[in-house]
Amino acid sequence: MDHAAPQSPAGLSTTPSWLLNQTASHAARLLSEGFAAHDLRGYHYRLLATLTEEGPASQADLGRRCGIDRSDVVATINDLAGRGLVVRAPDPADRRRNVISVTDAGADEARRMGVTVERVQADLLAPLSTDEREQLTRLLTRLLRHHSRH
Amino acid sequence: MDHAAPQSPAGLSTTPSWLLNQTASHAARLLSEGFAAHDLRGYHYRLLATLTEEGPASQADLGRRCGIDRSDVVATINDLAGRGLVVRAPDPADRRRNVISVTDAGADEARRMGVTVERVQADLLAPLSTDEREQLTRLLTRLLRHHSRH
DNA sequence: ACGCCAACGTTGGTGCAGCCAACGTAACAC
DNA sequence: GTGTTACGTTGGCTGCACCAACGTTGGCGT
Repeated sequence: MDHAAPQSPAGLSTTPSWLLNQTASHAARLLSEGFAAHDLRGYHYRLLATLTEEGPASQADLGRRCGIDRSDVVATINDLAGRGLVVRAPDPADRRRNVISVTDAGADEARRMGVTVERVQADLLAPLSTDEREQLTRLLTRLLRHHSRH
Repeated sequence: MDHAAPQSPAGLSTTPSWLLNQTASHAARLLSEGFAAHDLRGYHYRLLATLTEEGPASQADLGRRCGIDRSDVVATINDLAGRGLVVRAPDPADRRRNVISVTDAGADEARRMGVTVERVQADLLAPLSTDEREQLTRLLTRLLRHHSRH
């Protein structure tokens, strides 16, 4: 018995930033639900995925690569380390740094979360053809790259 | 493929939900900065814009149309009313409802914020041609419409 | 060798957005 | 009349993004 909720007023619904915000919000919700099954959140996945892809790194490096603030990296790594998914070790070559490495359990979890993410992507992009998905990816990538050089 | 870009790991940077999240985040930041000049936030704009576009409405209706929770509508309308941008009046036809209307000052502010939003859109979409902007809008709209019927 | 500055990890705090539970009141269905 | 739904409101919680400050450490210029 849902009201035929006429979502989003005409003026807003044609605004790209509105569309971006809404779709991203939707994607984030789907991802969040998927991550909940792993009892983890977005930050955890970003760090874990980056570590498994690119190998051990310092916290500052991780933050830079994932777009996560250094202070938030600390808390998230604390959490991941507490679950035994990563290991924090001092860098012998630079005593300011910690070297973060994934454990075997962490690699497993990353793989499992990767599956979840794949499923969410498929769900999210269901109404789009392969060509259209590439179009979307290309357009968003160009926007990001343009704005990433502050 | 593995063109190791300094930003965002390869596996993530090809993930549509990641791209959506990052671009939306960027757009939100730009909008937030723009709104700051008006000493207002996103919720204020959504409600104000919806009201000026579609006329007076109840709070619950506004919330449904803007995708804002009822409780958040309360606080935002409180704020807007406190600034004299909207008026909250009891609905004589249904005493559960409040009818929210924009004042002249509110309409002015909405117009000014609209200009700000336009500027942000232009900034955001700068690297895209007119055709590409339409493509993006079309793709996002289809995604949203597909997922809006829950 | 020294001093200065930059980078690192860490603590603590801010703000916005989204969401949910609960309450009292009012409208509506039966 | 009774029960159910909708409304406005209060209060709270989570996630994401961001900032300021501090002590420690490394690197650099002189």
